[in-house]
Amino acid sequence: MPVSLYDTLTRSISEIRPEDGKTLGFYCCGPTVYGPSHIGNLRTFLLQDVFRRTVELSGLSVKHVRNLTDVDDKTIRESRAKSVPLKEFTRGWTERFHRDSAALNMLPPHFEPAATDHIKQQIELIRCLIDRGHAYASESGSVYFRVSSFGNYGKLSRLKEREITTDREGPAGGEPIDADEYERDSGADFALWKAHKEEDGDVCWESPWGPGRPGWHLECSAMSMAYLGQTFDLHGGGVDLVFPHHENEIAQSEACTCKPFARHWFHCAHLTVEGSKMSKSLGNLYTLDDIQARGHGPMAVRYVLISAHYRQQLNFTMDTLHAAESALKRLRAKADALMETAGIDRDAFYDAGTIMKHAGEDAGAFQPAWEQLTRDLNTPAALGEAFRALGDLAKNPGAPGVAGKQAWGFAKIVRALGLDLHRDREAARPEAPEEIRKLAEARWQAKRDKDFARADALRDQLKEAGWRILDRKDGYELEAL
RNA sequence: GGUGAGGUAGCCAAGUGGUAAGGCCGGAGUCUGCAAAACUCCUAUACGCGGGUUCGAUUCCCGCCCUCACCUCCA
Repeated sequence: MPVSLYDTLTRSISEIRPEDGKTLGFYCCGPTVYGPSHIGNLRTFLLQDVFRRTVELSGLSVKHVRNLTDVDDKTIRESRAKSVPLKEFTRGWTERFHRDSAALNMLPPHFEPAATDHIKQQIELIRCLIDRGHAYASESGSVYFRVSSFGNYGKLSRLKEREITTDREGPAGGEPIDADEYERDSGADFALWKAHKEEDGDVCWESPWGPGRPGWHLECSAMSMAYLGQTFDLHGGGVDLVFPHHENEIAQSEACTCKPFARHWFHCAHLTVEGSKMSKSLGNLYTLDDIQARGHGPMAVRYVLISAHYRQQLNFTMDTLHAAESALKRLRAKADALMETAGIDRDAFYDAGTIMKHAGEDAGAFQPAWEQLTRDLNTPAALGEAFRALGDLAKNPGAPGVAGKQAWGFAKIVRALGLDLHRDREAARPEAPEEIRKLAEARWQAKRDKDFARADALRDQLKEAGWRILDRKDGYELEAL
């Protein structure tokens, strides 16, 4: 079954097929590694991950490339502020990003090229653009792309419709004029190469135009083409990147190759937190660690982030996080039940290879959920259909012979959504402190002695301290509230 | 100011020209010393306002109100 997406370029939903019929070339604009990712960043990567999983389950393979922006104003500024070499600084944040990605159960991309490892390719691209008359070097040694030389400029972001001027009159009030403003032929022209400046410190590479560093947009053009070819299937990122980043990528790339750059564009809406934009001043720029510190598992975060359609602004709240925890618990229990009746063990349920063997089959009761995913990646509808199927199955399990089909159908959906239902339970459970455990032990003893008044009092005491007692047959468990 | 998205039950969130998925919350039952947890079942006369088109609109058109986002290095 073909997978479709809303293509920003054509503003319509279209089937995403690999041009070569087998492997989908998928490039994603990755993080700038100068600090921890917040949940907004992560949502984009997460939906790209769900998309990739869905395509793979549909029977195609994906070549997933996601870059690391490890040189720009921010990385340079922050690393210098900390007196740490750029490479070392960005390595630390890259590791952190990898940790967060793994915690959220994202599949690692097949290639994760860093901008600083591809300076050569970027310089070649600039040279090509200068040769073809699309770029010019300034006296200071910067190189700019001449926007007026590229007729198709603005086709992705619909510049005319959006009335963004390319002469930098911009919004009311105007933007602060850059120091290098005067050396550009037009305000719309953007930097391909930035001549070295005092504040760049030792961050600097040699080039035919003098020492400096690549411009931001350039790295994605150079690396996407290096790994996926001059024309590739799909390019994705957050909506904010439509303009100018992706527009500029198209201009640079197509001006040089005279071939179409990305065939389709996949953009993810931003999220708000408690009803407003995330910002440092509002203090609502949550990182994964922030949320874990509040006692929520990464899988609940994943659930929340895919619980709205990718083109829809998602309002992230602590309430929805609670809702996600509860929903996940139920899904886990349902999964266990399905595995049990079908005689499938947990390892198999999550094993990619095993799931792939069944992925071509009809997903049984979960077929509608699967179809929702293939239709413009409707993750919330897929979740709805999955719950509905689970409910139907509980009422009417059907013939014993079809249990396996149902279980594999569910496994396919769980795999596509990337929900590791069993992970948070074992991991990331805060350990009860010593005094809490003592109280719990005393309460258990009181209960066994049938001193229920004392047992209940202790239970209340624990509750006030933020812990809940879960009585079992032969013991109890503690759970943080 | 311009552009875009959106306003669906207490909260979150799909969707449709023929009166509306799902999750959370809430309620009941089972269980339990009682609870909690878990499981099962149930619930709500929810589609911003005003017009129009239509046999019929939440879904199409127009106007209005409100919210959010974007408007050059921010996923």
